[in-house]
Parts: sequence; C-alpha cells; structure tokens
Amino acid sequence: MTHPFAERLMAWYRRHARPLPWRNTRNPYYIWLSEIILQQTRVVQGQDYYLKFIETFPDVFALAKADEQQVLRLWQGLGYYTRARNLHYTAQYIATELNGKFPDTYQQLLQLRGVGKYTAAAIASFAFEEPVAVVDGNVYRVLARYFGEETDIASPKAYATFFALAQSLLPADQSATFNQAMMEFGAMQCVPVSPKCMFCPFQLECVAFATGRQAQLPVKQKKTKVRPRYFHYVVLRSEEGDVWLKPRTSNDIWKGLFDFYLVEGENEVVMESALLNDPLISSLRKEGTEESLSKQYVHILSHQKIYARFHTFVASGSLIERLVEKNAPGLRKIAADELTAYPLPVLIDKYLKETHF
DNA sequence: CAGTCGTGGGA
DNA sequence: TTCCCAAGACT
Repeated sequence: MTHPFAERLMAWYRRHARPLPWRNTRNPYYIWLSEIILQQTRVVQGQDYYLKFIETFPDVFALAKADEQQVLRLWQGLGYYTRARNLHYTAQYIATELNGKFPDTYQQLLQLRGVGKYTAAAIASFAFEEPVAVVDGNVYRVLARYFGEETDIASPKAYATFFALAQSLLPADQSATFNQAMMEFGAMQCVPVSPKCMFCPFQLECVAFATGRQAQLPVKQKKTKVRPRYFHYVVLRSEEGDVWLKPRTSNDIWKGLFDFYLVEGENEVVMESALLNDPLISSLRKEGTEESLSKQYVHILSHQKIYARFHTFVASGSLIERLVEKNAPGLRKIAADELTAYPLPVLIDKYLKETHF
C-alpha cells in the first residue's frame, strides 16, 4: 500500500544514508537534543556539539542539573542561543514535572518550549514511530520541485500545504525511515544549488526537472534586510589580571551571553559624541588611565552587520572597581583565566584570541 | 503576519 | 563581494 514515491525514496535512502550519530538511537532525549541543535544548522556544524552534549549531559537529569551558563558555554558558537536556554528549561521541566519521562506523542511534544511543529514531528516519528510527517527546508524543496508546487514557503500558510503533501505520501508503519529519507534526499541529492538531477531516481516524474525550473523552486519571497550597528566596547583590565564582563539580559542579540561594557551609536558620527560623553570613558581618561584602541571588527549576523572596536583600559583593580561602581553598575569582575567558564559571542571570543588574552 | 533570533560555508 | 541558506521557533 506504500506510495510508489515513498518506496523509491526509501530505497534511495538505504543506499545513501549517512551514518549520523543520532540515527543509532530511539532514545527521545538524544533525538530531541539532536533536533534542537540541528534547527537552522548544518549537520557538519552541529555534529561536534551533539557529541559534546551527550558526553557532558548523558541524560535529561544531567542536563537539568547544570547551570544555564554552563549549557550556554557548551553551545557557544552555534548561534540562536534561545535554543540553548529553552533546551535547559525543558530539561528541567521534564526532569522535575514529568519525573524524567519524555512526552511520547506529537501533541504533547508540541507543548514543550523550543519544540515546534517540525521538531515535534521529528521526535514523535523517530523515537515513537508516530505517523506524522516532518516539514523542514529539505522537505519544502523536494516536494516543491517534485510536484511543481509554487506556494511561497516563506508564508506561514505554506506549512499546511506542504504538510498535507508530505503526510499523503508517508507510510504509516515506516514514518521514521520516510521522514529521515525525505530530509536526507533534500540534503544530499535535491540540494538547493545544482541538484544532482542526472542521477535522480525521480527524474521521470519530477515537475521541476521536466520544466527546467529546479532553480526557481521552491518559491521563497522574503528577503532579509540587514541593519548596521556600531559598537565600541570598553575592555577593563586590572594590573592584577582581572577583566570586567557585562551579562546581556535584554531582548537583543546574544541574550544570556557575556560581553563588555558597550557604547553603541546609530552611525559613526553619533558614535564620536557618544564616546566623549560616556561617563565611564570620561572618568577613565580623567584618571589618565592607559588606553589603546583595536582595529575594526566586522561581524555579520542574520539581520545585523556589526562594526566593532575595542577600547582597552589598563589600571589598578581598585581604581577600576571605584569607577565601575559609580559609572557602570552591573559589570562583573572575572579573573582572566576563568573566561573559559563564560559563554561569549563569537565576536568577543575572536577578539580575545587575537589579542592573546 | 512579518520580524527576529547566529554562525559558517559555498557559489 | 554579495547573496543564499541550513533538520525552525517565537513574538
């Protein structure tokens, strides 16, 4: 009764599946962890993080017992840090409220923080063989091309359209294999640029191939606009080897991570006066503190382009403490050799490495 | 709905 | 250089 498409897809999968570490298990904790890591993230980038996480936190209780800061530090460099904070929150919820028993249905999984429709379907099918189709970027692409489906995948209603398609193809008794196969096929064969149509098992029926529209499908309208930001960081270093960090708590980029005291301006012109007017910088200069300025760093995020410079001030710890208390409450004094315990944005980590901190 | 949340890699 | 985008979720 299996749909011919599904049959051929799974045959392809049996020959071409990569041996990924999270494919050897039905443990929902491992599958959940891998799926959160892989959201908007390439396998090559996520794999080492997955291995680090299961080694450090072998079960949901271990993850629940950790500090959020430790989880974020392990996540450092992966981006979209809300994923890590939700991961930790959900681990604590499962460990304490559910006594460690993982939710085992699509609907219940959907209630977990950080678990949306895709991830709930992935866990439900991979761990519990529930017949619910996954729809991720790969699935959009494969189905849009195969069926010539032109719905804009950036519109929220597209999910329902493609879910219905995927669900109609899914064999109820092999949902795990089918879902894995759909994504693997999209990732390895029906790739975004230059898909391997010459060796494709669906060449005869694929609408995109027949009409030469592989490059036009799937349709995606939304284009992200990038906002420039101008950062001037104040790096406070004491002669005793301490450094002052700033926890990022607001709903901005890098929430939950640490950076330095920051002066930000709309543009470079505004920046100049902002620096002169800043109370902490003024007081440091008034004290004649040794100062140096770094090169400009350019750091690209999905919606922002950050131009950053680092102003380093070196002084005695007591002087810095006095000025910080008066002008920059909220900074945290850290021994330089304890920086490895703090989750830092890649921009900050790169600066620290380049200046041999 | 439309915008926002990182980072790295490939064309 | 610039653009796209990668096993999305949340507001």
